Amino acid sequence: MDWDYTSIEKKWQDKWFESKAFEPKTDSSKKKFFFTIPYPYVSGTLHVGHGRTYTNGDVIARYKRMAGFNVLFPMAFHITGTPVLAISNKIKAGDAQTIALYKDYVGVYEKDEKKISGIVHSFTDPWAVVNYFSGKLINDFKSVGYSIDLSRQFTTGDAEYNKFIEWQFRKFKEKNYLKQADYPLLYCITDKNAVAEDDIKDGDTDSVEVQKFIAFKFAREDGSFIVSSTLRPETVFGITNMFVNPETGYELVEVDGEKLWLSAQAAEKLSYQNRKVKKLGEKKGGEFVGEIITGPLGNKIPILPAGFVDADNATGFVHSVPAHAPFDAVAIEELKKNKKELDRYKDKKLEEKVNAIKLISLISVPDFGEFPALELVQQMKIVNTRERQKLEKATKELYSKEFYGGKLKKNCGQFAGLSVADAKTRVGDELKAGGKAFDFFETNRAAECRCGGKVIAAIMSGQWFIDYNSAGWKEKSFECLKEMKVYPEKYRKQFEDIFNWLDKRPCARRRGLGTQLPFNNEWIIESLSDSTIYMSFYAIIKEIRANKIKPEQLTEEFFDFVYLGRGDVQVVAKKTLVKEDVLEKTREEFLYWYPLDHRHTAIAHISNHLSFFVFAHTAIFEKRHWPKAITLNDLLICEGKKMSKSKGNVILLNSISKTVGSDLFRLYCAHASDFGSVLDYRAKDAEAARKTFLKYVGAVRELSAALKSKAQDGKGEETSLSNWFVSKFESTLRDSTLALEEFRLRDYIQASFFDLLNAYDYFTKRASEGEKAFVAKKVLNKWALLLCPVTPHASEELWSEIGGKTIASLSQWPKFDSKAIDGKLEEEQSLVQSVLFDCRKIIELVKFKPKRAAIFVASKSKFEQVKKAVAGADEQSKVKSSDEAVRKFVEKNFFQLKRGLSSIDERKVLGEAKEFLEKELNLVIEIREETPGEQKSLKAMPLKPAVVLEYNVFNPREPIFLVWRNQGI
RNA sequence: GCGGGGGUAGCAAAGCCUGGCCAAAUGUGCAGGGUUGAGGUCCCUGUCCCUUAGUGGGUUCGAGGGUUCAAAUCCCUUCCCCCGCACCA
Repeated sequence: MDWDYTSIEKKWQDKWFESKAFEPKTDSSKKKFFFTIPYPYVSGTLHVGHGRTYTNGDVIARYKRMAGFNVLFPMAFHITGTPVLAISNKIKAGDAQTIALYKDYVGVYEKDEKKISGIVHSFTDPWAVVNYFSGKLINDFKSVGYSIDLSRQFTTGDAEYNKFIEWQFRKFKEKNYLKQADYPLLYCITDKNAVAEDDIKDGDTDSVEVQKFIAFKFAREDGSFIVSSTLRPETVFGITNMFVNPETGYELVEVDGEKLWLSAQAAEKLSYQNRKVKKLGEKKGGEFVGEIITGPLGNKIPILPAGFVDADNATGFVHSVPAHAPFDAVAIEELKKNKKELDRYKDKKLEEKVNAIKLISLISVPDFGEFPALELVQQMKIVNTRERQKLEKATKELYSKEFYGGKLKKNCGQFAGLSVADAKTRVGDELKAGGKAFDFFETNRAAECRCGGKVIAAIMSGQWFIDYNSAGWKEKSFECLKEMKVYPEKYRKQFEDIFNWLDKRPCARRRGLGTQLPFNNEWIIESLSDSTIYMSFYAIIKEIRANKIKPEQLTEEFFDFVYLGRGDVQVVAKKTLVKEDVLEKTREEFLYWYPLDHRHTAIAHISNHLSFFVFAHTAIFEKRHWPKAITLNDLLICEGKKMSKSKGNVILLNSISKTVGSDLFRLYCAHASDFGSVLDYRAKDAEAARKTFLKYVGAVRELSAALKSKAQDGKGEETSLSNWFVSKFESTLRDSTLALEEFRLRDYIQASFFDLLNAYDYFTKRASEGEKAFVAKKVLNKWALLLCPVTPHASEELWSEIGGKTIASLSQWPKFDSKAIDGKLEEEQSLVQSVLFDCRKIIELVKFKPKRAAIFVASKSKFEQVKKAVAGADEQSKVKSSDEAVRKFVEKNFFQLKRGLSSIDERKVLGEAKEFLEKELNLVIEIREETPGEQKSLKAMPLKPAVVLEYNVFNPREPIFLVWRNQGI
C-alpha cells in the first residue's frame, strides 16, 4: 500500500505549525484546558524515555482539544543549575570525554565534521549550549507530532524569568518559609565548592554520602583532650581503651577555646566544619602509647597502638569497645600476643595494661551471648586485623543485629532497657549536652573530585532552606492533594508519604545558572526550587513580550497585581511604567488560563518536583488557582534493560520519525503498557504494529470507496451484519471516549485500534459492497478521527482523503450514537462465530472430508425445558431436569442463564450467515431445527446449535438430510 | 532498615478494586495451511495437558494455607523482583 509515512508526517507537522494550530487565544466562550508536561533540561538530546512521557501527555492534550476545550499546552526550557555550566567548563578545560560526548550529541543533528567541531567549541559559552539544544529539542518535539504551543517558550535563565522567581522567593521569605542553617555537605577542597554525585569520581556507581560521627573527648592530665569518634555513641558504656596509629602525625589544635588532639587530616576537616581551628603543636602517634586518659563517663583507660587506625577517617583516634566491635576485639587479642610490638614503647607496664583489659558487655542481642563481637569473630575465623573485608562484614552484620534487635543492659545507667536504635541518638545528645562530645562529619568513603581535589564533608554555614514544616503549609498542601485527581490512583499514597516526610530542603547553591536569591545574591536558587509555579508564567509571558515590557518593570507590584490581584491598577501602572490596559490584559490572561488543569510527567518526580509544585502553589496562589490533576507514567526501559550511555542502548527521540515513524511510535508508547507499569520498549514490537496500522488505513479507504461507488447510490444495504459492525463501532467509540476521559490510554487503543480492526476483519470477510456502503455512511467520518489523538498525522491524511475540510486535530471529537448500540447484534455474531468454531473442530476430528453439513438450532420446547430447569433451581448444584443433557447444560452455564435466556432468532441469524459459513468451511450447509428422529440433532441447546456433518453408514457420499427428506421428516 | 509498587501462559501485557460468561483479552514468538516463481509481505488456523465427530475432563495466574456453592480476583503466612529515601537534574 502506498503510505509514505515520512512525507505524510512532515507534511502535517508543517501545516500545524505554519497555521499556528496549537496557539490558543483566550476565549471566554470556550472552556479552557491548561495542560503541561515539565520542560526538558537542555544539556543534551532527548531519548525515547522522554518520548513516552511527552507522547502520553500529547494524546491527552489532543483528545481534550477535540473534545471541545481551548487547550493550552506550552513548552519551555530548563537551564538552571550546574550541568550546563559544567559542560561549558569541561569543554573550556579541554576535557576529552566531554568533548567527544558533545560531538556525538551534535553529530545527531549535523553531518559536517568541521561544523560539529565548531559548534562544540562554541559551547565554552553556556548560552551557546542552551541556544543550540533548545532549538534542536523543538525540532525533536515537532517531529513526533506534539501539539505544543511554541509561542510561549522561554528559558529559566531569561531575565523575565529571573524576575518572576525573585518574586516567588520574596513571597516565601515574607511567609517565613525560608530558613538559614548550617548544613553538612560534600565539598571539594580544591574547587572550594559543594559537589554532587556527578562531580565525584565513580560517584554514580559508588555513592558517597555524609555520615555524622559523634566525637568523644578524653581528658589528658594537661587539660587537653584526645578526640575519638564513632557512629555508635551508645557503646560509650563499653569503652576499654583508646587506639592510636603509632606511625602517623597528630596535631594539637585550639578549637573554640579547647585544646584537642586529632590527626592532622581531621584537624583540617574540622576547619571546614564551621569551627575555628588553630594549630598549637604536633606529636607522633607512638608518643601517646601507654598514657592513661579519662573518658566521657569518668573512667580511666589506656592508649594502645594499632596499625589499622586510619588517620584520614574521622578524628584519627579510635576508642575501643571490644565486646561489640569485631575490629576492637581482634586488635586486642592480637596485641596481647605481640610482645615484640609492646616492647617497642617506653612504657614498661604496657603489657600489663593490655592484659588487664576486660571486655564490657553492654548490649543484649538475640542469638548472641555476652560478647557478640568475640563470637562472631570466632565463627568467621578472623584471626588478625589485616583481614579487613571479613572484619567489615562482621561489623556490618553485628551492627544491624544490634541496631534492630539489641537492648541496652543494666550497666548503661539511665539508658538501660532502651533499644539500640533509640539509645543511639539519646546517648549522643546527652553527651553533647554535657560538653563531652560534639558532631564530626565525615564521608562514608574516601572520595576524589573529578578535578582531582579531595572531597570531604563540610558544613555550609548559612545554607538556605525551604522549610516544608512551616506552620500551616502541609495542611494546605494536603487539602490541595485531596481535591486533586491523581492517576494512577495508586500514587496518591506515595504523595501523602512524601508530603509527611518533607522537611527542610536546601534551595540554593553557590554556583550554577539560574536566579539569585533577591535578598542574598551570593546564592543561586537551585534547579528544583525554581521550577514549581512556572506554569503560571506561560500564561503571561506572551503578553509581557508582546508589550515589550522590560525585565526591570517586572517588579513586586507587577506580579502582585497580575497573579494575586493586589494593588490598584493606576498605582501599579505608575510604579512599573506598564500601561493600565496592559496590566489588566495580563491579569486577564492569567485568570483565564489558571488554575493548571492537568500536569503529566514521570513518576520519578513524585518525591521532588511534583510535591514542591503542589506546596509552592498552595503557598503562593489563592485556592481557586491550585492545580487540579496530575497523571504519571512509569519508566521506559529498552529491550529489557535500563537505557544508559555506558550500555550504548539509548534510542534518541530524534531518530524515531526516520525509523519506525512517529505515529507508530506514539501508538506503541501509549499501548505497550499502562501508565502504572514500566514500559519495555522493543523496536521490533513497535514496528510490528505497522501491518495492523496499514490494515486500518486500508479499511478507511475501502469504506470510502464503497460509499463513493455509483452502484450503491449512497444508500447501502442494511443487514444484521452491517448493523452489527455499526453497533460494534459505536460501542467502541463509547468505550474509547470513556477511557480517554479517565486517561486509560492503553484501553482506548486496545478498543479503538486492535479490537475494532479485528471486528472489521470479520465484517469485511462477509460483507457485500452494499453492506460496506451502509457502514461507511454511518461510521466513516468518525473512524477517521477516532485515532487522531494517538496517530495524528495519519488521521489528518485520511481525514483529508475522505474529504474532511478542517484540520482533523481541530475537529470535534465524534459523539457515539447510543441508539445504534445493540447487544443482541453482538450476540448474534458470536453465535455465528461459535458455530464456525465448532464446525472446524469437528471437521478436524473426522476422518473424511465432508461436503455438506446440517446445523440444528434448539427447538422451542428445548428452550422451555432449559427455562424451567433454570427457574427451578436456586443453586448451581440443584439443577433438575428430565433430560440429562439439559441438566448438564444448565448446570454448566447456570450463572449466565440466570441472567436471562437469549432471545435472538438463531435460525434467521444462521440463515443470513449461511453463505459465509459455506465459504469459510467449504461445505454446503442447511439450517434446520432439531429433529426428533436424528439423535445428534437433539444435542442442540440455546446458542449451541448441533452440527451434523454428512455421513451415512451405508453410503458416505449421500448427504444425511437427503435421507431425512426421503423419510419424509 | 523505612516507605511505595509488583510477581499472570515461550516473551510482553490486560484482568484483581466491584469473586461467577476466565484456560484467562491483545500483541509478539512458534507451528500448520493458503496466496506467491522461491523467500519475505499478506491472509487463515492453531498454540497448558489429556480426551472426543465438537459443546468433555484435568492442572494452572510466585509458594503455602484460609473464607466461599464458586478465587487470578477477598483474608493470612512466606519467598522473590523493582523504585524512592533529599539538596541531584
